[in-house]
Amino acid sequence: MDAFFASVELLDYPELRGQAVVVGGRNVHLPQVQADGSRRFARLRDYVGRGVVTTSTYEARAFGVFSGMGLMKSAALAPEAILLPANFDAYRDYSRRFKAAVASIAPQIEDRGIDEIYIDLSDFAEDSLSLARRIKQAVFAATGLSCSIGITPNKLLAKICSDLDKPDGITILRQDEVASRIWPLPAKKINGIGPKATEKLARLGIRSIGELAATPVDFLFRHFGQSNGAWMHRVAHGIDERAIVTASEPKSISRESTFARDLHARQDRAELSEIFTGLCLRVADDLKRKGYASRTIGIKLRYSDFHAVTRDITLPVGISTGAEIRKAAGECLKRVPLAQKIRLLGVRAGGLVPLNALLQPVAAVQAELPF
DNA sequence: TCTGGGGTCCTAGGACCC
DNA sequence: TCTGGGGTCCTAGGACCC
Repeated sequence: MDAFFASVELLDYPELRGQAVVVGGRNVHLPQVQADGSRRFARLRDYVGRGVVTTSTYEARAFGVFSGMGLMKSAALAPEAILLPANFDAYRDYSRRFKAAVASIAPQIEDRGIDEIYIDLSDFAEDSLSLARRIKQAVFAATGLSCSIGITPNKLLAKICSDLDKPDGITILRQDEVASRIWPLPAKKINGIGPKATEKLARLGIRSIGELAATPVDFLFRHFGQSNGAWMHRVAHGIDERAIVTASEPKSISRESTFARDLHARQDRAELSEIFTGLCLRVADDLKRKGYASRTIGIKLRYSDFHAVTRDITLPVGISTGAEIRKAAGECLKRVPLAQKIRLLGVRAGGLVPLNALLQPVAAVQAELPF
């Protein structure tokens, strides 16, 4: 989906179309309706706090304002940009709508988060361009939103191509076009090559995907390890055999919070304790709602210098109540240094055990056994 | 003007077992 | 006396993605 959160907001505020708009922040107030019926919006320059950009419109991106950037920094680049608070319930609703619209045409869908999917179109005889147009029309009819599509032989190339003609684009690529159309792109366009790998590649004199493809695989082994080096070599040649994964179970559920100001374990004990318990209760609530117990409870702290540590503990049996989680997380907390001030606290439940599996009748379990 | 929140996957060392 | 080769589980950290 194109600039998904911002585009959903523009459905409510059509007068902002064409403007630099940013979604994000905390305690950002909703637009105020004036006496004349017009709406007064918050501006980026008025923001104070630790929030980041969640999504920016293409007009805001032209100022250099992108997802993940601190709002204070963004304000220096685009002080007049409109700032809207995030409304995740609405985004989840539109997410369900666009996915249902696609599923009505092609049901083999892999969920890649709130605004992205892979679709297996292998069995469609229809030509790619008309298929892409049909999917885009279905998405627009269901949401009023535009998306960008890449149709290619595999997921790796589809991900790259979906980004080549944003917004509202269609890119179709055959395997024999990898050299001409993919090799000129920077290596970081590959899903899985992030900031660290990009930096390391650059130090080795490798910037484009083509340069990566031309690098002897032995050289990649030496610098990135056997597994990672082999993977880099394959993806640079446009090779990706991964199937579409249409169903999956969650591996972990977590909640975390960055404080408005850094807190100290002693001076701010009561406040921290309340936040900590609150996080445990939210995790418990999430577990209950989704129907899981957890065998591994973990915590995360981020100190004022931004350095983060984690601790976890594995229990003999799965737990799910707030009190149990609070107790296990409390044990983890004892093993962490608390001299420095803290800016973030998180609680995580891993080792998830589906509760419906526990409630499964014995006969049903036996039916799955080979004998 | 310092950097959100929710995830997944990988690595690596140590404990422990056969 | 100086020592194997598998394997799994647990823990911590880090890269990366949406």
